[in-house]
Formats: sequence, C-alpha cells, structure tokens
Amino acid sequence: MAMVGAKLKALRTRRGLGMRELAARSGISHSAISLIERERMSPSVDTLGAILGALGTTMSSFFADLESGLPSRPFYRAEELVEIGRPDRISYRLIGMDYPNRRMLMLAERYAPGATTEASVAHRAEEAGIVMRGAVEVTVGDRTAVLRAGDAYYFDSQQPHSFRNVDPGISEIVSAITPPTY
Amino acid sequence: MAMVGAKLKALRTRRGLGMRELAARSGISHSAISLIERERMSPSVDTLGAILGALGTTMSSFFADLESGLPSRPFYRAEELVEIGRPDRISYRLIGMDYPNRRMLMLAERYAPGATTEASVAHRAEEAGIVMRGAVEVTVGDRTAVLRAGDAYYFDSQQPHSFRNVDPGISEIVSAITPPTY
DNA sequence: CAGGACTGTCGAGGATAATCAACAGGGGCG
DNA sequence: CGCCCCTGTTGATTATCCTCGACAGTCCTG
Repeated sequence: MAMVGAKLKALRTRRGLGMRELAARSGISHSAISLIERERMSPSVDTLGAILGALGTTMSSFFADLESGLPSRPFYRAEELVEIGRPDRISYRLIGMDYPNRRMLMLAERYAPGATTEASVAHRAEEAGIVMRGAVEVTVGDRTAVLRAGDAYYFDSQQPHSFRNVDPGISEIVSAITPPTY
Repeated sequence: MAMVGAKLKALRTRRGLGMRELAARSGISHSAISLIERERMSPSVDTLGAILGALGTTMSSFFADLESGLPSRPFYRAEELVEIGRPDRISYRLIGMDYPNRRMLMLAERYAPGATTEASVAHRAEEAGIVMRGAVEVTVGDRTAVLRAGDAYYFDSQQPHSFRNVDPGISEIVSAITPPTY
C-alpha cells in the first residue's frame, strides 16, 4: 500500500493544514500522522478513516485515486489468470487482475461435479454469463432453469440467486458482473 | 468503518474459502481474519490490502461498495457545510459531505487577503469554477489571469496550477472538480 | 463409534500501531 | 537579538494488532 503517506500529505497540505490541526479535527495524534505520512507505519482502517473524514474524503475516493492508472497490459495468458476460488469446488479465475480501478468483474468459472454457490448478500449489480460446457442449474428469485453449452443468463444481483452444477462432469461458465461488488 | 468484517466474510464465503485457506493465500493469520470478520479489531491498511489481494479485490472496489448507497438528503444549509480548510487563510466548505460515493467535489471557497494555494501534485482531473466576489489571480501552466466576480475557469488539473487572492478583502469562488481526486 | 479433516473461536505472547511529551528548526516581530 | 508561535520529528510508554498454538464443533469415512 505504498503511496498512502504521500497522498495523505498532499491532501493535508493542499488544505493548508498542519499536522496538529488535522490531528485535532480527526482525533488522531499528530505523531501518528507524521509516521503515516513518512510510510513508517501502516494505519488501521479506523485510523485512516478518521483522518480522511476530517479531510472531507472517503476511503473509496482515496484508494480509487491511489489505485488509478492504466493497466500494465491488455492481454492475459490462460495460465496467468489468478485463482480466487478453490479448484476442487468452484474455480474462479480472474481476467485482468492487474487492471487498477475496474468497473467490471469478468471471471472464467469452473464447477466441479455437484458444486453449489454459497448464499450471498443482496447487492445492487447486474450479472450476466454464458455456459460453455456441462450443465448448470441457475436459480434467480423463484425461477430455476438448467443451462447447457450456449445458454446464457442476465439478471439483477439484488434478487437472491445461486448456481449448481448438475452435470456429472465439470461445467464451465464465463461471467461478468458490474459494478464489481464481488 | 463498520461493516468491513461482514463484507469481508461475504467475499470469502462466496468463494468457498475457509479462514485458513484465505490466511495461507494472503499471508495473514487465520485468527486475525477471524477477529476482523467479527469486527473485534480494525486491520491495518497493509493487512486488509493483503487479504483483499488474495480475494482478487482492491481497496477502492471494496470501499466503493461499502460506502455506496443513496445520500441521506438532497439539501444542505449554509451553516451545515463542512469546513475542510482553514478559515483564517483559505476556507473550503464541502457541499454534499454525506454523499457516499461521489464522482465530483463541489466547494464553496473563501480566500483571506493574500492567501495562496499550496503547490499540488499532478492528478488527472478537470477543474472548473467561477469567482463570486473579490479578485483571484489564477495560474495554469504558463498563463496567469486575474479573475473578478463573474469570471470563470476550466482546466485540466494535470497542469500545474495555483490560486492567489489579490483583493484587499475576501475573495470567494465556487468550484467543482471531477473525479474527486482532492 | 473412532479417526481424520475440516470448520471457526479463543488465550498468551511478541510485534507494531498510536499516544504523550519533549525536542529542534524556521520565520515574524518587538 | 530574543521571544513567540508555528512547523515537523523523535523517544518512551501504552494500547492494539497480529501470530501461534490449543480448543471445540461439524461432517465425512472406515
């Protein structure tokens, strides 16, 4: 999380505030601010949140700016895709893992026989995908359908939804979610 | 920073990962993950960053989702505007301070006589404003102009820029910056 | 039912974040 | 100059994060 200190200092000085003044407004000690700005310690989420609050910022704005920039490259080899699931059940391989400030989550999914997704909290997003191999039972709200190669889906993530592999072998889906509230 | 734990747990379980598995991938101990998920401690930025990385997420995505939602209200009284500058030099009063995931920063600025902005790092953004009162010398790149009531500006923030109050009294500007890399 | 592999929680310790109180370096002003 | 008020840095102490290992519960398998 490099650059946190430099960015914080830029924010503070731009407002013409001293460390002590910012400390008083945020409830964090001025020495802590000094150490954070010089990258000599990594603040807790609570601490950083308090400081950003006094500067009129939020965590998301702060890190959105920090992590912004163009991706390092446009192409990703199959072997490079980062695994964020578990291959023995449901493998989720992330496309464009080093794209800094993504607006979309694209995944190559691979379901082991019988694998089922966990119940998820409702979130405002749109989710679409297409089955590439096998057979997947998709439930959205009160509707259920078995999708096979070539079949697709598109729904609002706010509705309760789940996926279950009903093929005796492996099933594969390519999916996209936006915004990436994954 | 409430909800961090719940959101983290949702992310982990959705991928079918146990605490120990996530601990191994992130390099953070499973007990720390347990404590964080139950909101019994506030992780450091480094720690949370490591965990999110193993889940294929970034800080900005994580907090963007966490802080999302509709604003509590559409109207803000003059007295309510939050001060993020210093009234004796340059006062910056934030409009819509509780708008959760803003794409824009709008400020009511008030310059004391002789006040000057600090040098700022280059950032990719657009900045516009209009002078309401007094006289402000605005420098953008190699150009300088003195703007008075009714005069306005619009420039790319990547160019070095600064503001200086050249009025014997107080000068006022209403400005907007997007995205809010402030 | 016993054994194993998994789940998450808990307690004691060491590592680190955060605080408080000094300290040192500018300017400005009488 | 000598004093004041500001700036940010540093050392010693306390509080908190973080780790390691132990513990208890669940589920599957022999």
